[in-house]
Amino acid sequence: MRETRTRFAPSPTGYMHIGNLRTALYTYLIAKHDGGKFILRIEDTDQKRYVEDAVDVIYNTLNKVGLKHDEGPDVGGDYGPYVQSERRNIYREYAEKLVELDGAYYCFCSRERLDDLRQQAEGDRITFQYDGYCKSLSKEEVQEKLHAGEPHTIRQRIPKTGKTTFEDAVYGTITVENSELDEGVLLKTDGLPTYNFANVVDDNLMGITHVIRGSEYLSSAPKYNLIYGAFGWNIPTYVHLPLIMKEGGRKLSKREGDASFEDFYEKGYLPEAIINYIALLGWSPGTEQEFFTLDELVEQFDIKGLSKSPAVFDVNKLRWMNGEYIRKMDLEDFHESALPYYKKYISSADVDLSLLSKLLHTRVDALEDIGDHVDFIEALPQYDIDLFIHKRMKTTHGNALASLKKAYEVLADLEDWGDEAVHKVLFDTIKEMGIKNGQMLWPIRTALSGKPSSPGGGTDLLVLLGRKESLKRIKTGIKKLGIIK
RNA sequence: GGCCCCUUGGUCAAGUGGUUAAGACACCGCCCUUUCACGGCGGUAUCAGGGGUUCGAGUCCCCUAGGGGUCACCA
Repeated sequence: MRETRTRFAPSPTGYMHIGNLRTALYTYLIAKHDGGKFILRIEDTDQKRYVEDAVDVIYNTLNKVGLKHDEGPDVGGDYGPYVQSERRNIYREYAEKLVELDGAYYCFCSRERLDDLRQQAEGDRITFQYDGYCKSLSKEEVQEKLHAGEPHTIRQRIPKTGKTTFEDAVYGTITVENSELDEGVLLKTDGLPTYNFANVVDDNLMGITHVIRGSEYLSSAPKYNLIYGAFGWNIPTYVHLPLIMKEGGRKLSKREGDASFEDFYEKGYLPEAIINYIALLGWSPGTEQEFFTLDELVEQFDIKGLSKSPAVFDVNKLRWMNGEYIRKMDLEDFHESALPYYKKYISSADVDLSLLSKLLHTRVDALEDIGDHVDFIEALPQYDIDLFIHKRMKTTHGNALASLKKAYEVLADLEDWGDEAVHKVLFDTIKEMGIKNGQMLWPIRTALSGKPSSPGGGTDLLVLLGRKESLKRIKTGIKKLGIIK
């Protein structure tokens, strides 16, 4: 039995969105589950769409998520080159061979003629298909034009009658009428192949056993089969993947600014969480397990678990899962990850960042959330005194003021500002005053944060902000409340 | 519009002729509580519709409807 070889073949046209990444993931998993090889091939046959740094984005992304390729432009391999623009001679050679095999023919039609044809078809409200004009050219005529250096393409020759059938591992048997198939361009005027041709030639030459790609290729797959057939090549196992849709119900696209891996990464989503989440978008292990490491996915992935219907990308669930990953981190690791965000939002305030991390650890789903949680630290926000009123805490303007005054009094004298000492003096005072915990702590929390919610209660914030800042803010609260008295 | 594919709750989904139709996110409620979050417990909510086949259908067949994909010298 042949070794399983799969390939991820992106075109370097910009960022990698979630759909591409998932295709890469499944492609990797299928190879690795079988102990096979995962190959990276760059499909840059369209110079017009080429984006300078896009190849690096691909390397970086795969690297970050841990999808290590066995062969590729940067790591080499026995089937190179792995960049299609470096293989142009190969395609020409095979395209000409296909002409000889009667699977293709030269076409000298101008763009103008094709545009006219297309317009006419549109006017007649029928699907455009090339009319086969150049098929009637004799061998001599073709030779003559070639010698004269006329610009030309090579088109696939497709029988007008009959049907073509192919097997897909996910979608089963699919059959189409040959008459539905357009005789598309295989080799462009610039000498480079179109995707339709390049993928077939390369997949064959590179010994690819499983062709994994989005289901948008489902309807053109029969054409590829015809090419394999004309060459007499082995047809690979096709694995077409259901598309990932955005909430409105359209497929994810970079154009419309949809979810790219980079975006999420920059917002503080963990690569492992992203991988875990997208692994489950269109695939189910059939068990109730929902948290997977990459290795576990490799172990458990099975084509049988792939779904046929499109899946909607739910940011909400990604957020939750990312939060779960964050909560599972060691506190020290979380602290390390959070540090850059602290730097961004807290520059002058002198606070214990380790303590802050402890408070934030269960409150953050994506690292970018940190910003909203710490915005009160550097400067007390403006707030309305009605914030002191909390029904369940049983607080009013009046008792909040009393609590704050008393708190100020006892705290001002406190030597030790440690967590335990602060806690003790406050709770002793609460006991002494005979009030509910919340009646003391809610006003403090509110005065210190100026926000309806904060990453910690009264004592937490006191310790976090330190004696000087805390007392200052309590005083501010007293002043605010004093006015209405 | 032609062709291809798809259709279990708002979302991800299990299910392969006989189940009280799992589980997760979200949502709601309760508990915990020093706000929020975390955590714990519970709840609302799904087989697109119509015909068959069958003792029996979410599961098989047909039709309808809806959705998606594709119709480039882009991939």
